[in-house]
Amino acid sequence: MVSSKDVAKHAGVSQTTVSRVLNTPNLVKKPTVDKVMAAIEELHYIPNAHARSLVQNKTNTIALLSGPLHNPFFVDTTAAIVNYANSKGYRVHVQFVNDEKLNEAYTSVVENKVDGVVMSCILLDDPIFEKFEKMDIPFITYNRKHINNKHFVEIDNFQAGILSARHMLELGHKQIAWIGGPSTVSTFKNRYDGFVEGMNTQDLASQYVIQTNTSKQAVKEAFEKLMQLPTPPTAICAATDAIALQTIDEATKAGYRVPADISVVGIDNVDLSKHGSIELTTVGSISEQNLGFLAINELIEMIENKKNSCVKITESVKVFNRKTTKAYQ
Amino acid sequence: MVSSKDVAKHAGVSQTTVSRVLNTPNLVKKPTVDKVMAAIEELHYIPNAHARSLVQNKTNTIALLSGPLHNPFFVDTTAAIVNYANSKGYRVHVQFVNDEKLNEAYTSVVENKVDGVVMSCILLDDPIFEKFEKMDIPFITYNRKHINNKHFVEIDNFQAGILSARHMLELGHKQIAWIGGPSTVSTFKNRYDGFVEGMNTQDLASQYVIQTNTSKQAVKEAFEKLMQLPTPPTAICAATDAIALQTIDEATKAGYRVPADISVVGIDNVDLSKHGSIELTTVGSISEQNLGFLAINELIEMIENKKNSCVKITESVKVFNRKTTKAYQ
DNA sequence: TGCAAAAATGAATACGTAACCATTTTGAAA
DNA sequence: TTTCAAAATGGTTACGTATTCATTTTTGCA
Repeated sequence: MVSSKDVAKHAGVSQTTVSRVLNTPNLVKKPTVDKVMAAIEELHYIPNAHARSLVQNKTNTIALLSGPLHNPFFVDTTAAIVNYANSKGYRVHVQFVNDEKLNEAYTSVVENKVDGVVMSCILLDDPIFEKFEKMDIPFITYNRKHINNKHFVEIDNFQAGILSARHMLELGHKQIAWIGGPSTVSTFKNRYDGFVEGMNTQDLASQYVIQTNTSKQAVKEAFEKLMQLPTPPTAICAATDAIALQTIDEATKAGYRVPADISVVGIDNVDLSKHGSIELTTVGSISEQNLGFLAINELIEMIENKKNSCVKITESVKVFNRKTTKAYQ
Repeated sequence: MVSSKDVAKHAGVSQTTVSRVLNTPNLVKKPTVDKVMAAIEELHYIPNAHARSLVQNKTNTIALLSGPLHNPFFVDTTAAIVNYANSKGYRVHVQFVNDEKLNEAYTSVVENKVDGVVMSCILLDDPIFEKFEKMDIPFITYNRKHINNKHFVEIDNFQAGILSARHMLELGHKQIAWIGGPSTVSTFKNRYDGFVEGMNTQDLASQYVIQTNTSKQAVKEAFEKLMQLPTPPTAICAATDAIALQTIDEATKAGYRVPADISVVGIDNVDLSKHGSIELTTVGSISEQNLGFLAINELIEMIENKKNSCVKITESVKVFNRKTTKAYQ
């Protein structure tokens, strides 16, 4: 492999000068720059990023610890994060992490001395949070947050839960179900709390509330359980668009029509929800930019300006009224 | 930052021994191992991957140059590639590349001395191919290929085009349109050639054939152009599921019903096509595993076993008959 | 023309690890 | 015990770059 020493020899200068040509060319005489650049071209020299990282203690690399891509929310955010980071000159280590594997992800992050971490997959009181905090590397969470988080970007999950419930109530539904996820996750906890707040007490029944692990299988079972009830729900509030879409998939395949037989509303307003074949009614951020984009923006700001102040962004939400809910009759 | 020298000092051994404890512990006496491990624990030492890469000339990193995630095909393949690579101990640099930015991607790959490259975004006769080839790093393409490719994984695109055309013919359609992409891309070229092969000459009319750049806007315009024809098509064969889904989205929003008013078939059989609200009829691989998975498997094989023989995998295809096509009447 | 200041260049070193080679310690056979 | 091979450990170096400090060359001005 061709190194800066090879270039130096070829151009008849020192390795130091080669380095200067690439980093501080204004300190080098024009003819020397030309000589060196010619050698670089000729030898197809490209600097070794690892050697540079070693001496500069800066890698131009960001770690993205995302949720799984079968959740369309993470499709949107991953695309936004990777593209923005790349446009700013950062490479992105992507991992699709489940809660158990967070420790491996942590090791990988430290080993590779990334300049920053943007992550979603963390529990409200995950003990690993402290390790990330102590790393002394800028990091930010999006969507989910930890109780002690100083840097996060989220939507107003509590309000989203309220709007979800109210939407169904306003449509005249009485049997309104909730399919959510574990309350160890900030998103699910706050959205559910909002849902409870938004419901009328007489309409809120425990048999209509199901906490799943958000897997395809679990959502399927949740839906079946609900529909086997003596008086099955006429409306389902899903904690996320991913759950809503799973639910609609199951419902459709079980012969129900959405929204004729059952109304479904999600939360997140993922891109896919706008598709003409889906037209998912959902609650989502008022802002055009997705949470991943906001998070990577803040993270790069933190990295480059070394600012250490808290970043706590909570986006306002509204209902996007599309075609998976209708009035109860 | 805590280095192996710090650990060595703390444990009262040499740095060499610390390195051995981590890499070849069987060469170290048990009590010494324990002493060193204790020091590692105590200091929270994690080796610096860049320093290791520098001396070993191996980074345990793979570069993924994928197409954009708004194409569901790349959602499936990205998930498969990242997850499998991680499970094998490789980190993955992800980039969503368009054809113009391939040069930047190349530089990034060389700078970072990745162990291998898995990519989709290449043109049939892209001159950059030679540079990748000369890199002397294992690399493999999936989906698309270059004319000189020695390592690729694809579906039988020609046969897919044939099956797509035949499917519509068998349903009795006469006005059958093609919405594809630029023929500078192997996938589009071969699928279109297959489509032509599968059609009856009297049913193949040039006004029904449109090459787009596969952008949302371009597909929209293509669909509108087709439907403004004196005798608009009753069936559309889309070169990819992404185009098919875009087409259906446009059609739905323009007031057409699919398949009642117009039949649409895709190619790729992406996961999303199975969704109950979509049920896209499509042509796809007989095998369960997606192309990304096959590619990353082969790539890691190439990296670890240094095998250099050609890998040219072309998966057989079949029609997945779902609900976006129906008989012409 | 001479001289100081500025500009340009080079030599040596550090970053943190693995690997190579040298040295010491151990243990088993004679 | 003595001997010697095997096991265990340590000292030194290389990887490729940026940086620090030293040296040489050039420039501007008296």
